[in-house]
Amino acid sequence: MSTDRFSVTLAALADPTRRAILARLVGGEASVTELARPFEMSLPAVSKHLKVLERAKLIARGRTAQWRPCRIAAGPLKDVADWVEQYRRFWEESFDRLDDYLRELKTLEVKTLEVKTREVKTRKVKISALSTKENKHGPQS
Amino acid sequence: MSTDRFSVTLAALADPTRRAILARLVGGEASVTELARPFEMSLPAVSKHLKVLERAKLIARGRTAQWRPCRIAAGPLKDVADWVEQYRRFWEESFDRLDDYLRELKTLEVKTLEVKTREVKTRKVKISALSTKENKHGPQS
DNA sequence: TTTGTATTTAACCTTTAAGTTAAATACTCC
DNA sequence: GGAGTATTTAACTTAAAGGTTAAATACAAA
Repeated sequence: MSTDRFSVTLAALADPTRRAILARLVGGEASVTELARPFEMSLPAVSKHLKVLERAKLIARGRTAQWRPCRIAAGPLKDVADWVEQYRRFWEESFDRLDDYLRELKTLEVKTLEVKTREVKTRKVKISALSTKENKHGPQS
Repeated sequence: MSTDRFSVTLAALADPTRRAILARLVGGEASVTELARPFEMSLPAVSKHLKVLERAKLIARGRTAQWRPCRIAAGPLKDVADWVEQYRRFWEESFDRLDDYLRELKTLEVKTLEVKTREVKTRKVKISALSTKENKHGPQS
């Protein structure tokens, strides 16, 4: 596995057990035993998964008596969001020659629209920031 | 490595060579030899990386004489964007104890607000869909 | 200080990732 | 069909991921 920060982040996420653990932590702190319960694997195996997440700084850990509670620490997920965002146009548009041309045109339109929508977009941001618990479907997969 | 679709996607991305190849393909189709040029590794090594990307459906390949041109096929990147989006609030808020308390309060407020803001939220979605090209910086890393 | 509970570490196994070099394939063109 | 170019496959190596069980560690409480 590559050792650069971003590769470490993605490699940590490239495992369904670890993603399930992150999803569980959305509901709040949990102990190793609690986190392990849904899985069929041994406790040491889960402990290793937690170490991978911890090294990727996707979780942080506390200490209370013999418990080492985990909580989500999603900083690196922002890197993922920022990185993938750069490719948005590749999944939002089809990519043959005609579309290349249409894409150029659209770009101009959007730049014009941006000015008009600034006010609405600002309001959007505030609402997003408030509605932190509105998510019906919690993170999954 | 896990074999579920999403894990395969993330594992393919968890390598700087493969991300560099994707970034290169933003500039358009390229042959294996062209893609290999920037790297110090052998051609078969690059060929293997391409196979990983292909299996993850992050690239598609053509055939012209002895060339097997690659082009980006970013469909799975949308899955990444959608998945990570679920965690946005975790990097947009700080997460110490006080915030835990404030978040609880906000949750109540938001539930009330949701009714009133339904109209505005719908409009928000439309605007997001329009502003796909507002991205200044091209892909990197 | 012993006991009980939570968690990690050690030692090991099996599979796979990622690279190598050398040989095979797939084409084009003469 | 032989030569030249692009790419893949084969065979091999090394290192690491992800799991196991058994033992060690850390702490609370009796």
